[in-house]
Amino acid sequence: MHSTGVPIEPEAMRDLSLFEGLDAANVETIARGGWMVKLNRSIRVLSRGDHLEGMYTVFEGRLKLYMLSCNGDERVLRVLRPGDSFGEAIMFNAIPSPVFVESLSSVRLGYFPRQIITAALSADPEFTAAMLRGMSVMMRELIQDLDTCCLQNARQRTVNFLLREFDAAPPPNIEIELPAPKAVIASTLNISAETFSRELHRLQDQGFIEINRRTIYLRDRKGLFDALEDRSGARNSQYAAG
Amino acid sequence: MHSTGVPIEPEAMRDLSLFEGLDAANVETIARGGWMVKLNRSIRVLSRGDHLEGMYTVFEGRLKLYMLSCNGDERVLRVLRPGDSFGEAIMFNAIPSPVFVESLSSVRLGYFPRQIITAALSADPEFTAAMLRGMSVMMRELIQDLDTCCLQNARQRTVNFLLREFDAAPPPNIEIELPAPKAVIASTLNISAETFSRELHRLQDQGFIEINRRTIYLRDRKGLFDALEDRSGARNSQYAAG
DNA sequence: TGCCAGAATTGATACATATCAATAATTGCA
DNA sequence: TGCAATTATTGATATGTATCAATTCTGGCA
Repeated sequence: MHSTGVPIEPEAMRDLSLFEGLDAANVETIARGGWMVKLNRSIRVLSRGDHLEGMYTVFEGRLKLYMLSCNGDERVLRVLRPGDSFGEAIMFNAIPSPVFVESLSSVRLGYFPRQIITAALSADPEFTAAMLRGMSVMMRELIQDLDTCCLQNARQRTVNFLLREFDAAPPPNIEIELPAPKAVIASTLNISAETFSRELHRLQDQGFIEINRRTIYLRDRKGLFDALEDRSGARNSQYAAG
Repeated sequence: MHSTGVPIEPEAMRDLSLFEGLDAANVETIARGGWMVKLNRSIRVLSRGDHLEGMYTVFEGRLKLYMLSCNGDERVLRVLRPGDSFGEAIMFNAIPSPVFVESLSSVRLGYFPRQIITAALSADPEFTAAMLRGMSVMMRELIQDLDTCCLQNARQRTVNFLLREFDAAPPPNIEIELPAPKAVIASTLNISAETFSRELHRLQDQGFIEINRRTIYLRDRKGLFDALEDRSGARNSQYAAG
């Protein structure tokens, strides 16, 4: 796949949660077994149907992980940032990739062949635990996505997205910078760019937020939160649990 | 949680892919560390917000794994059958459950405390591999669900579901028995029971399948397959990859 | 400084599918 | 055997959101 590439400095791996808690010797073994890949913007790293004999971690830059329908319609599942990894599921299960991955900026990735990973797993229960934890997090996020996608209307998705971003912002948590163009964000939320724009401006008209290009200010946290209560998205209630 | 319960016979674990390939001694250790739980129909095993100090495998019966919106609307993610397991992600990641699980029939479940699992993971790389493979499969299925949910219309979802079920059926792969009431299946596909019924009957009218209560016969595989080509579900095309 | 391409907004319209409602079929149980 | 409760079907209608189309805004660059 990437037959060439510069070696990885073990120090660079410190920040990755996957390798946290491992002793230095193990980290070094893994680092020596993998290599660094540098790519420009708009390069496709992984396509649907690809097989992968290893996994990637993101050291620097952003990528989008997305699906395409047979009509060519795109749905961005996730914007990958430094510390994230991808390809584990394909590697462990030896199945063709169900998703595409493409760089949104220039990126530096670590690539680790399967043998290196499986060797490290047998050598270090800590690593196994970290790997399982990492995959658990991804599963939880996927379920969250499914929840967003199936049980919430456009307004709730928008509000939820904003609340999460504000929570993740540096204190005092009242200003965020959108991590990508609005159309990419909209795709992540599985709504059209137009609908996203309309919802955003409706929230602004109600005085909950203020929009300035790609920056958004929180003006009324409670108001924004209460906007989730919009009851207009009821579905599938015929099979209420019981 | 389940303070009482009968022990598990190691032989019962043979059929579970999770324990396949393990040597007898390991299987026995795991079996002795867990116990069998028997439940009647309509019992909730797991609720959103629950913490779990172990994981479950299904020996017998069916359960539904589902989410609830704030309005009480239900979305079934998956019908769990013998050989499936659940709770790993919650256990490994020590997070509250994002989903509910409830029995659809009387069931027999195996419950394995976290310590037993982690001990087995350090003891046996085979087991680690099986566990990671299992979680990879789940991730792939979740992505598949997201794909179905976001990029396909009601007709395509119905056809995809049928094709998958026919593929999984015993040869000659022309007869399936729906694993749950139609409304539960519909929820899994994220369409209303009414729409599911309509699509099914439309496929019957076109001569591709034949419906007899909960049994469905395949009459024209090619016709059914071609029904996927329905171009009427285009969305979000403004951000085509490139 | 001004032009141009990409990004964002805004309004009008279309459409897939949910919802409501009524009925029919089936199953289980007394 | 028949009644009650589920489960499934079918038609009429409502609605959320996509799509189309036309501007407007913005930042980069010559």
